[in-house]
Amino acid sequence: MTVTLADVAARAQVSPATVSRVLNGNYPVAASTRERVLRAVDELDYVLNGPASALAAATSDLVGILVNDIADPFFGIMAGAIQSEIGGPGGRAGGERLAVVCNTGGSPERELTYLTLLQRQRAAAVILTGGAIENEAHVSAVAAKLRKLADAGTRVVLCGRPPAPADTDAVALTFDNRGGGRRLTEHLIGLGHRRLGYIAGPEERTTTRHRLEGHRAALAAHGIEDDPRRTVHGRYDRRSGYEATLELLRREPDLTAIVAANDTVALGACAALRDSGLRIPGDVSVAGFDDLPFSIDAVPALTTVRLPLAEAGARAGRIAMSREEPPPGGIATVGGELMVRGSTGAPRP
Amino acid sequence: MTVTLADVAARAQVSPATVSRVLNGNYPVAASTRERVLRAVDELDYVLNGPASALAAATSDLVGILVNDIADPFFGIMAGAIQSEIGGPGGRAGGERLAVVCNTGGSPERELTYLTLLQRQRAAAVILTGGAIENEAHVSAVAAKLRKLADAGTRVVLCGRPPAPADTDAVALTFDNRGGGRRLTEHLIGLGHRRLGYIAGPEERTTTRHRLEGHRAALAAHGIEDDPRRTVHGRYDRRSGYEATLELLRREPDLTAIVAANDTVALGACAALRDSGLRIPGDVSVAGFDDLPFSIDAVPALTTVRLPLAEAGARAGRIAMSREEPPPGGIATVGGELMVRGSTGAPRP
DNA sequence: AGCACCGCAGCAAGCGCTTTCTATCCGGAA
DNA sequence: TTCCGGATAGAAAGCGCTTGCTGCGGTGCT
Repeated sequence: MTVTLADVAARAQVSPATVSRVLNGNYPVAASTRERVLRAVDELDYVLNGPASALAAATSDLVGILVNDIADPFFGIMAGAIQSEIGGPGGRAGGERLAVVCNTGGSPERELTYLTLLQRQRAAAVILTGGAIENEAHVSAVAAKLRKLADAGTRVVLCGRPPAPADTDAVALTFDNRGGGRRLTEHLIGLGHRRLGYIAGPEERTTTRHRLEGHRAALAAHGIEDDPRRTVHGRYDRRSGYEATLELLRREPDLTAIVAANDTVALGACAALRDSGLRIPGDVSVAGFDDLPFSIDAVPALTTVRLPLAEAGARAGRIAMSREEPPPGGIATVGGELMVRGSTGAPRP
Repeated sequence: MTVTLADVAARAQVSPATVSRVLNGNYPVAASTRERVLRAVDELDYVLNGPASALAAATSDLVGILVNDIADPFFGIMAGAIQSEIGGPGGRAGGERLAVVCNTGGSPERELTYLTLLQRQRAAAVILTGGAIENEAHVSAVAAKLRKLADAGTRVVLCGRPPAPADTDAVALTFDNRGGGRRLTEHLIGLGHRRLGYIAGPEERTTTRHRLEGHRAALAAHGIEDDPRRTVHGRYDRRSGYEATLELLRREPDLTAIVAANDTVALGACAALRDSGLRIPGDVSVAGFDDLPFSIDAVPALTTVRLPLAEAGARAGRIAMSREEPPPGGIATVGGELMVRGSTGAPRP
């Protein structure tokens, strides 16, 4: 029914071994033979059996990419960049790699499940993107998995994630969330703000914690008391930003600035502010994080911290494919750039 | 080195066959035996070898999802919904399916390449999302591939795509782009607009053509001449919307409304209008398409056509997993809902 | 008491490919 | 002319798993 290597071999009048070698191009085959084989492949419309090949060669050409939310451009941009780098040449049979994008939805269980599934597929590489969950049991479970993957020859790269334990052999490209958060808040303080609300992401996530720490560091550095009532936790989505803003306003109506965990949350905050009859930045300044494409289209355009998502993703992809040297020590920090735009201004006097 | 089925069998004192059956749960195994095997699996930390299993069983648990642009929430939302449906129960070994999200970038070649790669992996199902490319050679090449996939037992579902030739056996969930486009433009006409600009997507794509046809049908139905100078083609991104708007304004400064190919393009159009000193909708009304999450946060909020992306994706996923009956005839049309918001209003008199 | 059967476990034959090792053919060196 | 080595091609042994078929006790029936 389906065409196999043997069929091609028969038609080209060579042995299956030769066909395999032509297809993998890693063994000398006479040009004339090669051509004959290629013609047979073409005529028969032969497609290699991936699983069989993976089994025999003990490697596959799948690359796993774990993301927290595939509908979020933050991850989409990274995933796209990674994928564009892993497809290229540099491997077996045409060098085609298949990216497996796994949507964990932020759930620790699913993260682990996907890691197992990838291990089961004998993935060539695995790239974990976005913040990690901070839960001792889970962190060590993930570390154990990563170690196992590495043992099985799977290259592991973290993109936008804090480093894993060194013995996992995982390369980490970390975003400087702390530094970005700090610069952002300092920008606001420089503008004269003293009463700033902060809408944080979900607790137990490194990204959330680091950005918040940066914010607090800025406050502390300028002698501003950090009233815990000015911080609200929520999800990384618009709705959450909307509700958190209302809550913040209820608690402290005379806030002059709101810093959001990310751009999406900031957008929700803007909506809540507008619905409350407040002007941006006239009454309240708003700042986001990430600089997703839509942020510049907000009205007013969002002041935020630009993270080089695509660049980081591309680099992670290259490292995963061994087409670029890992950074020394296996860890590199990727900085963010403060983008000052219309949504922040001096507070009303 | 790595643990195999045989190791588990040895430890549980049963034959490999029994272990396999316990793991696949499709053959009667005595409870006590099952338990013993499961314990061994656990103690040995055994992970099934996917490729080997796929080879022997002639099926894999990979599901391919083709998208045009993974960084675009339009696709991200569908992909996420699909993935949440295919992970569930209903299959072998824990029912875990691995979603392979492939980013074609809108390139015909890559689309074909990915289809081949998926065929090579013997994917359990393949779901193609978004509009198709309208190029005779490519369409028939894709149809041929789909046919081959179907022959190999891969279920094929199109989500948000026009139906493929009937002999491909592909189930299609099509968006009513034409109807949505028509209603959107009729809304504008109803408001009193007579000079409407249209920013279309890339040529040779079904989505582009259908939306444009709907627009034109509305114009025709109301006796409005369709001046070709009022239509500009571009990509489905913000930048393109920005530039196209400037071009439209140059050609015809007194347009009173601009209909964009999608929300992202509409956002770019809004930015261009603002930069040109025009008010929305005071001077020019703007409408989008899709109703992506950020559209409601635009200022003013975008009038658009809401496409039930998540619902359609979920349904496609279920159909692909045979957990839902395909629609009669294998084709279903999914309608869009007109969302009238602040970006459209009556034209200045 | 004898027989058919059922429930459960094992045997063994692959699934389609890769790869080591071996065989062959050839040109040129001796 | 004989012999040796390089360049190619083939034979065959798996890779780790699934599954059709066989085998073996024990239950229920007559």
